[in-house]
Amino acid sequence: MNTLMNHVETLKPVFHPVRIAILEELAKGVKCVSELEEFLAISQSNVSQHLSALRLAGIIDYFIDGRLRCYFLKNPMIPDLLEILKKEYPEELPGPECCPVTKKGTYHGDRKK
Amino acid sequence: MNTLMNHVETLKPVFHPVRIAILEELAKGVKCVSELEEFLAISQSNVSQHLSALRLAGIIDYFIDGRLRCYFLKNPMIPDLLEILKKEYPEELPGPECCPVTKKGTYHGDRKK
DNA sequence: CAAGAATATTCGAATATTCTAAAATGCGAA
DNA sequence: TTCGCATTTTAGAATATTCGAATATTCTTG
Repeated sequence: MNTLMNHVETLKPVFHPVRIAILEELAKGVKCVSELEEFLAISQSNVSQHLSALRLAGIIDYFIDGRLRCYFLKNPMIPDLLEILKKEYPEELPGPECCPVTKKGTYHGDRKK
Repeated sequence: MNTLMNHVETLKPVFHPVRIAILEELAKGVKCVSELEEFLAISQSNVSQHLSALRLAGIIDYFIDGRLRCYFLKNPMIPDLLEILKKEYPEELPGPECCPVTKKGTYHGDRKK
């Protein structure tokens, strides 16, 4: 049940610009390889390699339709992840209470002085 | 304002077990390096290297308190990301309408037959 | 100032990732 | 069958990441 670190392993290969672009497309619906190739501006073999990596991680899957390979999203974290990536965030989180940022004091931990 | 790919670049270095563990700790509050070192079971220099990488990416920052470096979360995506990583998800997203999974038909795209 | 604590930096080896080019596979049509 | 399309696989070079070991830095206290 160490689900957190499993999720980390799973998502690690998705943090690549091309792979994110692929996932964004697939979030809109099923796409076959040559459609993705058109959309992305990279070689077909490279597209295939990225798809393969994503599939190995269980992020996507495909079904075969004639000579087409139709890829679709499989991992349920992906839509949530894409949402975060597209969201607007403030520059920074508010600083901690006890720090120069807020001028409110010094560290409260238990290290030696 | 292609904020999406910037976010991808930013988050790329966080997908490492040790770094996630660090971020989980920092999500609870400010921590200094030796506290993190205790918690994680790795060398001080390695902790420091991970902290440095996270800081370079703008994920965390620190303030100095005597000889302690007190690290804290800075990037506002992190809490949302940790939430996803800790969430329970169903095994798979529902398959697409037009595929063997749902037995509902074949690909609707416009590739050659 | 010297010593020690807390932390950072540098270097190098091991490993992993990514891309290009080339060759291989599988399917459908003629 | 044979051909051509859609896609994958393989191989290898270029690059990036990660980690341990050694060393350096910075601050505090005596």
